[in-house]
Amino acid sequence: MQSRTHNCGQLRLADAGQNVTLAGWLENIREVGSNFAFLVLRDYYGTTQVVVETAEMMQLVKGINKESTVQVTGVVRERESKNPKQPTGEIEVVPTAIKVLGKCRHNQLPFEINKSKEADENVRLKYRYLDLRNPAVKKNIILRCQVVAAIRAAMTDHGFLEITTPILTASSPEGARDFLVPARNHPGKFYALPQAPQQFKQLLMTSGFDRYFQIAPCFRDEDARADRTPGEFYQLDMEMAFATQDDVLTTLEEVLQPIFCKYGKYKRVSSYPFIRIPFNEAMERYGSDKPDLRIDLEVQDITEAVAGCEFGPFQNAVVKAVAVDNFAEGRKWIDKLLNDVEVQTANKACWFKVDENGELTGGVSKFLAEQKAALTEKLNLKPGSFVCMAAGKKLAAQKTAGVIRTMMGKRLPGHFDEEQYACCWIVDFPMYEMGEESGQLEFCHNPFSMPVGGKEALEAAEGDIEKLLAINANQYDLVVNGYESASGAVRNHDPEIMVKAFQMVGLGEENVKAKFPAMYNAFTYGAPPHAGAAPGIDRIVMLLCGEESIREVITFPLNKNAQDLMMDAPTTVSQKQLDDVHILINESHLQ
RNA sequence: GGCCCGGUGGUGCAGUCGGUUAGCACGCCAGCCUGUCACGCUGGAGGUCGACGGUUCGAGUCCGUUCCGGGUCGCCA
Repeated sequence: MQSRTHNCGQLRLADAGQNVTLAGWLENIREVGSNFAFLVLRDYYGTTQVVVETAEMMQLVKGINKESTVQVTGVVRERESKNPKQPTGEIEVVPTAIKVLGKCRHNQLPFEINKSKEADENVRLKYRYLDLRNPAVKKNIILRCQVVAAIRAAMTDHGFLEITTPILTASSPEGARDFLVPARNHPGKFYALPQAPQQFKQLLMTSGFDRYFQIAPCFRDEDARADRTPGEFYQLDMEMAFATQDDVLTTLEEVLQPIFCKYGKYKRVSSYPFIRIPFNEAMERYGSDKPDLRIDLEVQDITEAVAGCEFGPFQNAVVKAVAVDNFAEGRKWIDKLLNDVEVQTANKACWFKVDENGELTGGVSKFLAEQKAALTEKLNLKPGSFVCMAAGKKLAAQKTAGVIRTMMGKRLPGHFDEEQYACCWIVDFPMYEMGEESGQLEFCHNPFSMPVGGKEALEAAEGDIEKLLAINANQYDLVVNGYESASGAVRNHDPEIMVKAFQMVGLGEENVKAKFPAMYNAFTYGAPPHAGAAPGIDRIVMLLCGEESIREVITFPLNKNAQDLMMDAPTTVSQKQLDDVHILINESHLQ
C-alpha cells in the first residue's frame, strides 16, 4: 500500500468523492462535541482538514499526541463551512482509517511549533528539528535553496564553471583565526579549514579556467554578530581572468539584481548599474563604508563651524553632525538616542535644538552661542531643527556620526524608506592604513589587491607615509541596505608588484614566498590579470527574507558562542583520539 | 576581554514604594459542546522567581559576587 496518494497541500474541490491517503504531522485537534472533531494534518506542502465523526475514530484520535506522524485514508468531501484563507479550505477528508506512523512521545513540546520563533533561541537551536517544522521557519530555508539554485543557473549562464576546492588545506597567516585540524600522519602539523578559497581560485585563473565560481563554505574562528555567524558561512566565490573591475561589477549586477527582484521581500530594487561611491566619500557623507541608502540623512563636517567653542570634547577634534528639521521628540527620546549611540560605538554623542525663535537650546547649546551663525549656515538650521554631534579623531567621529545617522533616520518619521533594496558599490578603498596598535603601516583590507597605479605608484610613494596612505586598491564592496553583501578586488597578479606591496609594510620577498608559496610561484609562470568577488550567501538570503538575525537563514546554526547545542559540539574526545593526532591537553586551560 | 540589556510554571510575558496565597496569555490534563479553522465554555495540575552571599522583622523586588543568554566594542586580510 502506498504511504500517500496526495500531499497535504494538494486537494481541491474537484477532488471531492475521491478515495485518498494522506500522511503528515498531526498539527492540531479541535474537538467540537463529544464524537466530532477536526484534525489538521500538516506536511511540507500544506495542511488538510480531517473530520472525525464516529465514536470509534474519536477514541483512536484522543490517544494520539500532537506532532505525531499519521496516515489517514478516507474520502474527500466538500466542506459544509469553507475556509477561504486555506488553499485546501474547500474540502476535508472523512477518514476510514487512521494509522500512527511515528508516535510523538511528548504531550508537552519545548515550544509550540507555530510560535517557535518567539521561543528562547537556545531552546530553538537545541530542538532545531522541531523549530524547522514551523512553516514560517522552514520558509527561509526553502527560499535559500531557491536562491542558491538561481545563482548557480545565472552564473552558469554567464559562462562560469563551478569548481570545488579543498576543505582541508594549509593555514593562512593573514586574516582571521583559522580552524585547525591535526594531521595524524604528520605529528605536530595541522591542516586548516579555508577562510575562503581565495588562493585556490587565483590558482585556477593561472591554469586558464577563465571564469570560476563556487558556493563555497568558508571557516573563520571569530566572534559572532547578529549578521555574522561564528564558525562557517557560505560565499558565492567567483573570479574572472583578463577582467577589469567593471567586468566583475557588471557581472554581479546582472546575476544578483534579478535575484533580489524575484526572491526579495521588497519588490523595489536599485536598477543597475548601481551607484559607485568612493570609500572616502562614503565615510564623509554616511560615516560608514556600508551605508544604508534607504535613509536620506547625511553627515556634515562642522569642525570649522565650531572652531573656538569651549566645549571640552570639541577641542582639537574633528566634529561631525547630523541635522534634521521639524524635530518633535522630547528629552526621553534624545536620551535614549545618546545612550544607544554610546552602547553601539563606545563614543559619546551630544546635541542641541533650535527653538521657535531660532535660538540654540538644550544639550551643549550654551557652548555654541558664538558659533550659531556658522552652524546655522553650515547645517541650514531653522526653528525646529535638531542636531546630534560626535567628536574625536576623524575616523571615530565619522563612525559615531554614521551610527547617529542610522538611528535618527530609522527612528524619526520621514527619513527611512524601508521597503526596498538600496544597492551601491563602495570603491577606491585605501591600500594601506596606519595600524591602531602597531602605529605601523598595514594592509587596509587585502594584500592580494592590485594597487591603483601598479608598481609605479608604489615606487613613487616609497618612504612617504602620506603618499602611501593615499594609494588606493582596486577593491570594491557591494552594500545592500547597510549590509556588506560582497567584497572583491582586481588581484595583484604580478610577483614583482606583490613583493613591492609587501615591502611597503616591512615584509620582504622571502615573506611573500613563505606565506603564499603556491600563488607566488604560480604567478612567475605567466598569470592572467584577473579580478573577482565573493558575495555572502547567508547575508543576501537574510536580506531577501527580511530577517535581522543570520541564524534565521541557516538550517543548523551555531549559537553566539559557536556551540551546536543540538549535536553537542564542540565536545571532549577520547584519549585514544587525542593520542592518534598527537594532541596533549594543557590542563591549566580547562576551567 | 570591556560595555549595555535580560534570566519569573512547558512557552511568551506582568509583577507598583520591599509587605497577604507570585498574576496573565498560550500549551498540558479532565469535563461539556455536531461545523471548527488562533474553535468556545467550566474546572484542574504545573514555580527552589538562574545560582550563591548580604541588608531587613520581611527580598521576585535592594546590594555584592557569579553563571547563562542576546546585542555591541575589540576581532572579522
